[in-house]
Amino acid sequence: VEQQKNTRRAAVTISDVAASIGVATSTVSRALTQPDRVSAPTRRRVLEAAQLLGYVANSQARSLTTGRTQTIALVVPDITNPFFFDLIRGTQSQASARGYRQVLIDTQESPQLEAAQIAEMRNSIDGFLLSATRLDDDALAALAEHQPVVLINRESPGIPSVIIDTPSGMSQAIDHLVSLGHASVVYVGGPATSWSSEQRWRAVRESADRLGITATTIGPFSPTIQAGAAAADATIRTGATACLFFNDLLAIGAMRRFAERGIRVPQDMSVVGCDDIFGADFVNPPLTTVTNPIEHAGRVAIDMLVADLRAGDSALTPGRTQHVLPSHLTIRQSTGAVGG
Amino acid sequence: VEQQKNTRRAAVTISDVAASIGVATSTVSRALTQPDRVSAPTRRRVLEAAQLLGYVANSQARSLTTGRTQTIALVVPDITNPFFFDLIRGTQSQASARGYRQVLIDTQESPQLEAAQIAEMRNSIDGFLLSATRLDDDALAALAEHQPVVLINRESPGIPSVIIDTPSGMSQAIDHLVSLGHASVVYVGGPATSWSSEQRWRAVRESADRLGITATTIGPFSPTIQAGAAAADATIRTGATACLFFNDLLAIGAMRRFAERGIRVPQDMSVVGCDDIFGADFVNPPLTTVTNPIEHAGRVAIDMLVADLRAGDSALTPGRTQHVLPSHLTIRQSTGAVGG
DNA sequence: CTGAAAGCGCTAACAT
DNA sequence: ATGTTAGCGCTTTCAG
Repeated sequence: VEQQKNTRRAAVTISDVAASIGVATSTVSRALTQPDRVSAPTRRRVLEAAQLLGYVANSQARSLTTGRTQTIALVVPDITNPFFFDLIRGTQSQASARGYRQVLIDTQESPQLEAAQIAEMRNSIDGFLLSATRLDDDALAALAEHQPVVLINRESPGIPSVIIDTPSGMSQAIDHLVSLGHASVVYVGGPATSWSSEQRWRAVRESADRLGITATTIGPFSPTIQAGAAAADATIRTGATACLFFNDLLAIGAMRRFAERGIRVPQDMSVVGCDDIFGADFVNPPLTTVTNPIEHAGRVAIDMLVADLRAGDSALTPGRTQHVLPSHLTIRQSTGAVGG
Repeated sequence: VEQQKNTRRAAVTISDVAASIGVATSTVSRALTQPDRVSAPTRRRVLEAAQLLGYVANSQARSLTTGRTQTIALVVPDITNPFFFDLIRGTQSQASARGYRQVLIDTQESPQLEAAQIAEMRNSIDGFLLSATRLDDDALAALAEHQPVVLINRESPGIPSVIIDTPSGMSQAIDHLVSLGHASVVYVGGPATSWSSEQRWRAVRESADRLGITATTIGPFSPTIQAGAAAADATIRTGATACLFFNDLLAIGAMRRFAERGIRVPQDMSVVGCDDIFGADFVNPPLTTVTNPIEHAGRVAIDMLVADLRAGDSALTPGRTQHVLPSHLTIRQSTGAVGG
């Protein structure tokens, strides 16, 4: 009767360990979390007993007293997008290296859902990583007031962020296209609410102006392969000889559509992607794209957030910092001289 | 002095809500979690007050009393592998639909790390989803004794699992190759400890035997694009006219190597992948592959686990079930008639 | 139907 | 250096 059918057996607690060696629970707690606050022999005995009994700390109980959960939330607009997998990879490994768990929140591109989910999780999460957030500055400011937040690829006053300098990669792309003789390019924009898409278009426009070529923009488009077909058709209509896409997914989808319509890449149309996601190098033709250090951005963001969390502990002002990561153009075979 | 510098303001608790309308905390608790155990008017007042004060339940505190965390762990051997992206996508969305959070555990292909991480998290997790686990049957049995577990693509006595019937897809692939005139094929194996790789090779061998063609196997290889080059070279040495790979990553890496060595796909060599991951359709040439419903497997696995968890609540015996999901061959351009 | 009170496992003052 | 004690926020008997 003491062992229930279907239930995990009762976990061993700190008081089991304490009882087994005749010390107070607080001593066990200290031996485990602040080793230099107990004597060496005691520490050894506690550790041995804990090991022997198979003690594992109950993190809920710990959180309840400390107020910290050792959990970070990564908030992404669309878990379907391979871009975010590189990010998840980076944050996951760095979080785990820093002793934090990571939970994933998929907001499905909805600002409302994003706000609601964040609110709902706010007291089980030490801090939030917001990637390509669809929240506006006011909402972000309100959130950051109560929660440690780090933004990824989004700038907002007073909130720490890690930004990939994609505009610089975009400039390189324009230089590249101009050197190939292109005089009219089109930027195919991403989601209307995307801060990044704005930035990229601005970089394209400014570089084009500087070099004296024509740049226009079309969109918004959903940042997916599926949307690439419509984007391709719209691109063709502009008469441009080269196109730069908000991201690789759009570019890949567009290239497929170009092929269907008999438009040769790069002979008839040069195509530049953005991000350099998995697959960009083996699509046909291999995609010239702006390589973004996404995984690295994830690692840096975790480190910034962790630094903030620690600063919070010691009541220091968290650095309102911004990290900018370089981006560069990777030239493959989807771009070529104008007129082939 | 009442507002600390850098700290999120104290969250509103159940007793704030209770005090605000002059009821006991237990009443608030009931109104929130067992609505039919309070009178309608009380329920309404509680809900209104909670709404007004912005009350959000503290899930740690709740877990401490209930013993449930509403969190599921998805354990994968290598978060880098796009196969697991699809899985993560499926489990994430289904878990969230079922009211569970999901945390990701990356075991980096190490059985030791896998066991250690699972042990460490066991009392903050309601149940585990183990995908392509590297644990042996004994370890799995020991784990499943204390924790609800569902296996993905792995069979082990007495443990519920969701299996993709890849062998059937493999048979289809052999049929396909034989119909194209191939008489000698090679199966390029995955990791040595992979249960799936065993199954796939067996299916290849049996189908080949049945149809009277020669099948050999080489490996093990790491299931990555990088390992594909060595796999390609080893494949060439076998003299086979067609090769089937443990997964798409190996196949994609191998195709690249074939191209480098001037071996034309499919004229000189037919290539079959497995999984149909992101990119399989736009690699050059588009990859003939065994399409596995990975995302769907993730959803099913979550549902099985959740069913188990609920059964645990009511002390029912959890069904020791196994779900088998169909797999099929998707023919693209990487396979062709022997001799081109 | 509602309130009072105990306690989940742990940490953090406060004593000693 | 260690023990005692008081909670963290919530659910859950147990009374009424």
